[in-house]
Amino acid sequence: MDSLNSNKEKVESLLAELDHLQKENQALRLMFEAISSRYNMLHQAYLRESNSQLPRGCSLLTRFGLYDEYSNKRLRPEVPVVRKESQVFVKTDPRDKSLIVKDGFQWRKYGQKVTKDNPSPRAYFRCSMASGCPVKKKVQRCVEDKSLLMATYEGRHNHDINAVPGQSLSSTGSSAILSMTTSFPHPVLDNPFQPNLDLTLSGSNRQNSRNARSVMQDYSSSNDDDNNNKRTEDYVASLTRDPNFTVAL
DNA sequence: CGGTTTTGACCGGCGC
DNA sequence: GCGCCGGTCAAAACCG
Repeated sequence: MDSLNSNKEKVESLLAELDHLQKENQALRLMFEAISSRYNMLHQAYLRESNSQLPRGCSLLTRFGLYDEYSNKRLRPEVPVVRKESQVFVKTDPRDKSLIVKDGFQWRKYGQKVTKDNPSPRAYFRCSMASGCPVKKKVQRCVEDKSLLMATYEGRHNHDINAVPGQSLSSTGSSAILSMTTSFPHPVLDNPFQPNLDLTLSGSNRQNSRNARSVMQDYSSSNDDDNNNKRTEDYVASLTRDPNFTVAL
């Protein structure tokens, strides 16, 4: 009789564990689906934005400075085929209508336009931290997800970053970074936040700012172009492996 | 009062 | 040549 009760307890214990694992599996599956879905959405948005920045009539190969696909001729050297741009996605409150992305620099807004492919207005900013700084940025809400601000940076700062204390990469309403992409050909080195990128996170994730910053500095310490894409992937992977890092997908 | 934002006008590139 | 579109200019308004 004792052995019967013992076996019954074991079975109940195993059933409880099975139930727990099933719930965990379900939660993980839902999380994976959500992440996968959001990744696809962002990837498509990125591709659209990238293609929209290309001169019409140019294939993707022309981004690498090779040939014009229609004339089949080598492009003139003075044609700036490769643009030094980087893109940053910032999570924000969709009700917040401002197009402000705090990144440690001072910006002066010089224009705003409603573009054809996105009902949300696009704001144009110039860096005002130093006279003659050529860096510009465009900020627009992501068409698929209005809670995302998409900032496109162009050019290099001709001055050091003297970030205002407390200002980090964030929007006005929220401070969680959703995703960061950088453009061909120097995904890390051309990032305008370098060398003092501060990925300060909100709330309990604040401790990751040190981690993220040190990882980025480690990854940006080399000029090896061939490894930059891998470094970016490893960087993102290192963040997602960290149990304290919350990716707001 | 000086710096910033707003917003309509303007400009240049591109397709038809 | 014309129209469309994205990017920029610049005057007026706004703000600390």
